[in-house]
Amino acid sequence: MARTLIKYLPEKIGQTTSISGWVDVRRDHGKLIFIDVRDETGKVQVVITPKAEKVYEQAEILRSEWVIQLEGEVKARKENLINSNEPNGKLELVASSLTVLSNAETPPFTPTKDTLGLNEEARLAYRYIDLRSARMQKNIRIRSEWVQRCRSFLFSKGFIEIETPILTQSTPEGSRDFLVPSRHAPGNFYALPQSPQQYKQLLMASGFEKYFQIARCVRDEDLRADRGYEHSQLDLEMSFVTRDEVMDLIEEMIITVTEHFGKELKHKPFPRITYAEALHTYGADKFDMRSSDEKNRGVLAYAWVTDFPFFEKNDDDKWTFTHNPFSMPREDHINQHLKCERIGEIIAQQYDLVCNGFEVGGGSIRAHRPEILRATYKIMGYSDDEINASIDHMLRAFSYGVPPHGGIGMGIERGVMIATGEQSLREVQAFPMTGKGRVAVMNAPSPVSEKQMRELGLTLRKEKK
RNA sequence: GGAGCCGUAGCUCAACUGGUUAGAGCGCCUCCCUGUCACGGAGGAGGUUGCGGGUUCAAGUCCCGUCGGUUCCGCCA
Repeated sequence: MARTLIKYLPEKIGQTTSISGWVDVRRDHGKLIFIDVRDETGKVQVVITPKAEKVYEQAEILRSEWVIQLEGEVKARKENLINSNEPNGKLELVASSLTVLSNAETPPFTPTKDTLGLNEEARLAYRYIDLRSARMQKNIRIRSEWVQRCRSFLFSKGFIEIETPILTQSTPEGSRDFLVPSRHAPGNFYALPQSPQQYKQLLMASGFEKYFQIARCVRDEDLRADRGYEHSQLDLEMSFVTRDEVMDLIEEMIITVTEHFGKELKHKPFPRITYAEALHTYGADKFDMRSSDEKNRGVLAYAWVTDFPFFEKNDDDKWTFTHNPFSMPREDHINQHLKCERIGEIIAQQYDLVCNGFEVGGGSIRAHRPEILRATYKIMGYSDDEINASIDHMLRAFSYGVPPHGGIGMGIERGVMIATGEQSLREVQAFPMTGKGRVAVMNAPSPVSEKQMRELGLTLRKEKK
């Protein structure tokens, strides 16, 4: 018999059908047993009486979280038996047949209740149970639809989706790399991408004028509630654009997507303020503009921050970039940039998108003229040889004809976390890590065999006695 | 790298200034129950208080170390 999704049972009243799902709750009244069955679309009450002798015997041993299949008639409930708190409260399935597809140990916690207050070690270790809970189901589904709507929007604007490599080159600047040893070149390493930055710029040189991808980005820096080793980034780049054109497009996308989800936006259009104004007004380059009432209502307050200083001094008193070495200086600062003069005053064509106190995106117009990019590295103290070793491939690519271009990367988890009102990234990730980078549902990181180490040209560290 | 908080039953928590046999609710097990929907009733099982050491007549409680979780600073183009 064909399976009916529980959500669609109201259409089947008076008919015999089949449902499959988990035992959510069992209420055993002796001669009368109620089973609430849950599938990914909803819940329904199943009634089992001794009239269906075999089913009744089977139902007596059912426990929470067993996976079962049932056949029976979908009946409208009598007026006095209606449960108005449940979407399917006006009907029930009177079982005529029951198949146990999988029995279940007593779960360490019940996904029938919200799991938010529970011990995170248990939630992460038994993530597959945690994810059964209504809130986690909702968050993961919102994330999926969020991404899908961004995709649809970008396709409608003529973008093409292109995947870039996961095994790529380590870059000395920026954050710490995750490294992957090479078997064919022992002692050499790939790096996992911190972002698709360089590849997407090469795509601009390749004639793909509007690119995007949902890119996995990896950084080996300490974790926080709003930051993990891995995150997904909605990454895009466009040729022949100005800063405002990129910002306008992203703003339209955010408004389209968030309003679909019924979210209230504090400002439309988004305020655009300079870095200097942000520091003066809020004391920070990311800030929360909402009143306490708006916070309670879950309002989203987006704003753009622009005109960041290109460089700042690091601990060694050397100049380093504040956001992105591939950015273009403001037009009126290009001359001093090329001459490496008044470096602290140079403003980058950089824009950050902030929302409710979080940075949710950042991008820039890029330096597509090789001499500007070269000057950036010169300012940071690179010798000609060091520049070539680091970014020769970019300079070379830009020497064969590249359009002016710019783009942005937007953190997907962070955006969904804010939109769902969650306090932690982990609430919108299916399989998050612990704060020290352990994979809770699997044993990672873990040792590898001596054979694997040998193949990679790596030496096992000797155990200390 | 640094700081705070936390770790007691499967889960959530309690145990006053160190003092009987470490308790409760939920869950779990057994029995009873034909209209519940967090069903109800009766009974029961379940603990090396994260781990190691120390102080003390006596440690869940105090001290030291360690492991784990979490939050923040550093860090995160």
